[in-house]
Amino acid sequence: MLTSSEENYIKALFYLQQKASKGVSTSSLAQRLDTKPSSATDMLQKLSEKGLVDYVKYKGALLSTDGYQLAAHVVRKHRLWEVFLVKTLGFSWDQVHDIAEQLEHVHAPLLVEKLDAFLGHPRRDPHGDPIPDKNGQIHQVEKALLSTQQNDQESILVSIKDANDDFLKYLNQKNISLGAFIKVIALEPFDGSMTVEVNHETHYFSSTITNNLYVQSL
Amino acid sequence: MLTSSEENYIKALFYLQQKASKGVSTSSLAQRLDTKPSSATDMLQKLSEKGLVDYVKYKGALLSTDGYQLAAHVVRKHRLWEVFLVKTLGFSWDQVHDIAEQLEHVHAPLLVEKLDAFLGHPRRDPHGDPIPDKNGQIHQVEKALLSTQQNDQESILVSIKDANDDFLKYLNQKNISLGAFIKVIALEPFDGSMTVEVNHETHYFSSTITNNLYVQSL
DNA sequence: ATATTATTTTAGATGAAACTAAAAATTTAT
DNA sequence: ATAAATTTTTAGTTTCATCTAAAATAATAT
Ligand SMILES: [Mn+2]
Ligand SMILES: [Mn+2]
Ligand SMILES: [Mn+2]
Ligand SMILES: [Mn+2]
Repeated sequence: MLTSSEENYIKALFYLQQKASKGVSTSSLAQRLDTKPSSATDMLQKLSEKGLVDYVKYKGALLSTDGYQLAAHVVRKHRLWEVFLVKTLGFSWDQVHDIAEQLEHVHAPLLVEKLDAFLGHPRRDPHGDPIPDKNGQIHQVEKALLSTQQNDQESILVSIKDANDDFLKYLNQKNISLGAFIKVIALEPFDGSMTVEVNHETHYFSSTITNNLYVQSL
Repeated sequence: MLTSSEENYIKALFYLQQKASKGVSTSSLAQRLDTKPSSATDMLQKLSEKGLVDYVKYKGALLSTDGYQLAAHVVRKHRLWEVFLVKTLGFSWDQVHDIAEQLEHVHAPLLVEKLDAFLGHPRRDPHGDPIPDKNGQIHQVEKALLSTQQNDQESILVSIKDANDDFLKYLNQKNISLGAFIKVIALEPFDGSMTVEVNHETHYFSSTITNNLYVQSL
């Protein structure tokens, strides 16, 4: 069985290696986990010993098949617990990440399956991220950043790229949640900012915002 | 904030000091936590430093007011999670202890209160043990061991003294659960064994059994 | 191509939580 | 009241996860 720390590392690798097709660097791993590169090196060596990570000194690391499987399972737990916290206990989507960060480390296979069944086998978490199935399979959905949408394009908000609490609170304040109807009214090529209509209310979004919202075109 | 290990120790002290009115010995503490007396000594010194335990070398330990408060809160979490596992997720009462043993260490004050509300503020866990309230208060209920009951006495099963999984499975097998109607049919003074009627079925209980069942007389 | 800069790894240290073996204190038995 | 047995504490290790500082390697700039 993995320690919480090991699980946090493979989960971080899981996220980081999605974008970067090459090996994940020690520094990016350390940064994501809010620790030091030397600590990340130590852990990569250990995970490599255990066969969970393919790691070449100075070249970065990638999850092995086993490691990927385990990471997907931790992500599954994390996202199922987030659904539970929001749907069952009534937390708002900006309150659940840190709690799920702890709950994901509870080891009890039957618990995960019972929770999944109780929640009705949800396919996405409260931030629109897909929940890996029992076998670690992830069903990605077609989606695009709002920033890539053209004038007059209509779409539905399906997920948040970086669901940090501050951004989620910003959306709360503007009454914007997943499933919102979004229409691009005007595009400012100068700085990439946008005027949009969300559920028939007008908003002005900087490119930071539009680069953090995934939508599905209608 | 306490570590999981510290929480497990104060919880063990919480149980052990209920019966033993004098200081809890290092060896009993170690035995309960399946560890060595030397490890218990180390931890008692640390908890004493932190003001959670009143500890005198060679004389045993008792929780301080602060320590008792914290311990009661861990017990509260443990028992609330047990209720959740049984009532909400459909686990049986012999499957939940080890999982709750992990869940009790999740630190999120709001989570506990939301869980408590979702469950309808239960007062007892699946084994009949009282759930401490927000302030650590425990509402004990009048109860007696089945072994103390007289012939023809009628009672209701209210809790299990030592709710170990094997004993719970034994009760499952005999279809006995909390709330069962129990009537003493015959008492064998020789070895303390008993013939009883539980929900109108006859059973033969050794004194080990009757000393592990708490009932409320009718 | 070499020098400068940045990244990564190693070496050595710390604190938490456990252990074993030995010493000290307490309890029990003669 | 001593001696023997038991319990408890201390001393010294181990493993894990982190850190800082220094050395090694890789990337970048001149
Ligand atoms: Mn985590
Ligand atoms: Mn999420
Ligand atoms: Mn525990
Ligand atoms: Mn219980």
